[in-house]
Amino acid sequence: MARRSDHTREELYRMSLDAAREILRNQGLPALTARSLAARIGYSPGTLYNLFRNLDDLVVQLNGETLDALQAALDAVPDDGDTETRLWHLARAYIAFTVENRELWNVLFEHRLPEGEDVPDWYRGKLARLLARVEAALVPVIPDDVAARGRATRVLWAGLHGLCSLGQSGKLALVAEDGLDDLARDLIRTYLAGLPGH
Amino acid sequence: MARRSDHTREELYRMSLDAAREILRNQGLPALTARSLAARIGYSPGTLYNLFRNLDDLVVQLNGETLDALQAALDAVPDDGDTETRLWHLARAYIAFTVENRELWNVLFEHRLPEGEDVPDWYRGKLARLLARVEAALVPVIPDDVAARGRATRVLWAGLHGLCSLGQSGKLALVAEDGLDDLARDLIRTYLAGLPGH
DNA sequence: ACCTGAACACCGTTCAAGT
DNA sequence: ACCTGAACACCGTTCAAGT
Repeated sequence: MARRSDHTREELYRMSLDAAREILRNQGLPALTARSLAARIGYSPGTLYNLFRNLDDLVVQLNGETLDALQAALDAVPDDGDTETRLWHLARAYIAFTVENRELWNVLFEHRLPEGEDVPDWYRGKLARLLARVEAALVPVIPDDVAARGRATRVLWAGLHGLCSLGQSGKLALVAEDGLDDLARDLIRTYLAGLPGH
Repeated sequence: MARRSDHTREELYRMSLDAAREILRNQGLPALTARSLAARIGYSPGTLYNLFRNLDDLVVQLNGETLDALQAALDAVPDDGDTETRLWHLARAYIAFTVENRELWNVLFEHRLPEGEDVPDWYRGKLARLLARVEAALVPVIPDDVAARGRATRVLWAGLHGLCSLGQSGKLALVAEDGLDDLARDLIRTYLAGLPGH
């Protein structure tokens, strides 16, 4: 058998990531196998290893695109109102993203690389850019102390992450369904109120 | 072949969970297979299915014991000092637990049951008991409003979880190694300072 | 009643063979 | 140069056969 060149390398790459996303959305992570993915794009499993180092690499690439989509969702949030309002809008957009893209978001944070491997640099860059979006909203309330602003950014980001993570997996003993929104609002409001400049 | 009755059912159950814990500690989740586990306890894979419904069930049972160990770690924290000190000691114990039992803690929160299945009731009970430990420390600062105290408990718990989760997987762009402690302290201090009763 | 081990239907990954 | 599909070394789980 042989080269078919029905598609360019770039097209195959796109088809693979798009197919992977669809499988994740509809059937979850366990259904994402080399064979199911290959079948979906109409090629053999071996072809995937021409495009990606292995399945882990494919998931890392997919996570990169998920981070881009999350960034876009946060960038679509209007930058008006006071700090609490701006942070709240960001949080609401984040929560909405995790609900609408549940599987993708889970894979984003649950996927761990094999022992030795490290998160690639471009991946870290995307994370930093997301954090920067939150940090920007904190400038008015923490204008000078860069270290303190960095801490506040990470605390709020990790707090929101923890709420969504535990909330979605049913490990937070939430009372209502929209309890997540209430808790995120509580976190933002109370934390901001506790900052040194009151 | 046949019954050996070298061990009682209860002994086999214990041996299985202990062996699973050792495999997790030393080789991580991917190494925890029915065959490796069976070999470690000196029985055949089929025997595991006499003790557990399947591997998922085994992990859930193991997670139950991990929750117990976490509870014990938190219960060992002295209950003195003001609220901030008490919460800080709890947080430090929690962080220490996640560092010393990294794999076990990861499995605790990363393991997801298949689509239809739900977290068992006894599991929810253990989670509630952990939350209660945190909530108790908050009584002095939120003595009356039970709903608000419940929110504060969950926000702090989820915040700490998020910090440890992102911190350990290198997805928080931490500056130093002990940055986690600083962030946890920041969360507790600032959040408490922002509570209505100042 | 318990335990075995072969069997089934899968995996991820590699690579000789083909065009 | 690219793609295939068989092959290898694994999985989780079941179950007839044995004591």
